[in-house]
Amino acid sequence: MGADRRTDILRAAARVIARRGVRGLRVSEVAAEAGISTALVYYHFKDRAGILHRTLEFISDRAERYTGGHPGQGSREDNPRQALERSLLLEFQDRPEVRENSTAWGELQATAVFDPELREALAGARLIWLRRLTDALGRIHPASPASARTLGAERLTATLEGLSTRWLSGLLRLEHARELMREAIAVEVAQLERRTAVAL
Amino acid sequence: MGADRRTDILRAAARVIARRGVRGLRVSEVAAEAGISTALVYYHFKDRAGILHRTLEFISDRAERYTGGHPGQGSREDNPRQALERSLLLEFQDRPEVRENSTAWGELQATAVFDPELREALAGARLIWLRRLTDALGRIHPASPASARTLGAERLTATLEGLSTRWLSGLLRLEHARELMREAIAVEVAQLERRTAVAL
DNA sequence: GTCTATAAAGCGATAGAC
DNA sequence: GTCTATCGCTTTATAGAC
Repeated sequence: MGADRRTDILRAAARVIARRGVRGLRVSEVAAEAGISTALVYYHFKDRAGILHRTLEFISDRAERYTGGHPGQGSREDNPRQALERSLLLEFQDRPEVRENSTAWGELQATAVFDPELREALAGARLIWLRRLTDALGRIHPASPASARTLGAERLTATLEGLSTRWLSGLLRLEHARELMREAIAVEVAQLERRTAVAL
Repeated sequence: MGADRRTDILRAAARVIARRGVRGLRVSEVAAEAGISTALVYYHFKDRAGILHRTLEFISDRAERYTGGHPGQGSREDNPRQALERSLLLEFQDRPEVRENSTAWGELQATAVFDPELREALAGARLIWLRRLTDALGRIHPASPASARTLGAERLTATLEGLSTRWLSGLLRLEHARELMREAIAVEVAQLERRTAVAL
C-alpha cells in the first residue's frame, strides 16, 4: 500500500472520484481516504486541479495494466480477434478496481470538455488507446487499409465510452452492455473485412 | 424571449451548463444570464437540484424540436435511410443551440452516474430516443428482427454520445465526428441487412 | 514530512421589504 | 413577483509548530 505518499494519495483520489464524481471530490475526503491530513495533500500537490490532473495519469496507467498492455501480445493462445474482444470487455467488469477506473475515466472525460489543461492530458491517453486498437485490428485483417482500421478503432472507443457511461449510470445492465460491445466489435470486424476485400 | 420566467431561467441554465458544465453551474450565474436576481430563481425553483432536473427536460424537449420529431416523418422527400442519417447528424452542428444542447446533455448524462434522481429523468428521455431510432431502423428494413433493431439503436445512441463528447472536448473535429457517425450508421444498417437475410 | 488551526472565499439558500 | 441584504455552511488553501 505505502509505495509512496503520492501514490497513496492518487489511489485515494481515484476512489473518491469513483464515489462522488469530479465535482464531488473534496480534498479533505481524499485526505481522509488516504488516512492523512488535508495539509499533507497540499504538500504533495499544488492544488485541487493538480490532483485531478495527476489522477488522470494514474488511472490511465492502471487501466494499461489491467487490460494487459497491447491486446494480442499478452496471452499467446488467443487469436487476434479474441484478444481484441477480451481487451475491450475488460472494461465491463464488476470488480471495484475496474468500476472505479471506468467511472473516474468517464468523469474526467466529461470534465475535460470544460478544462483545456485536462484535455491535453486526455488527448495523450486517448492516442495510446487508439493506436492499440488500430494495431489489434491490423492483426485481424493485415491487408485492410490503414484508414479503415483507424476509423474502426475510433468508433470502437466512442462506443466503449458511451456504453460504459450507460452501464455505470444503471441504464444498462452489465451483461447487456457486454453483449452490445461484443456485437459492436463483430460489426466493425465485418466492416473491415468488406473494406479489405475491396482493397484487394 | 420572455414567454415566461420559468422558461427564461431554464434557457439561461442550459446556456450556463454548456459554458461551465453541471459542475460549474452557479445559481447566481444562471440568474445573471437570465437578467434577474438569485432570489427570483429560488422563487421559481425549489433548489439547485430542481433547476438541473427541469433543465434536463427542457433540453430534451428542445432537442426533440430541432431534430424534427420522428425521423422519416418530417421531410417526405427523404427515404428512411437518409432520414435516419439526417436525424443523427443534426447532433453534430456548430450552431450555438445545438452545441449547447449536446454539451448539456453530455453533462447531465455524466452527472447521472452519481445522481439517482437525475437518472430516472434521463431514463425516460433515453427511451424516447431509443424508440425513435428503433422505428427508423424498422422503416429501413421492415423484415428485420425487432431484437436486432433494438440492439442497433442502442449501439447508435452509445456511439452518438461517445463521438459527441469527443467533438465537444476538441478531441475530434466536427467533420471527422460526422464522418465517423455516418459510417457507424452505414455499418449498423449493413448489419441489420445481414440479420434480415438470416431471418428470411 | 506531517500535523492543528485558521484565514479567505465561495456558494446555496432564505428573510423581509416593496 | 421581484429585489437587496445577508446568514451560515462548506471548502480550498496556507501559516506555523513539531
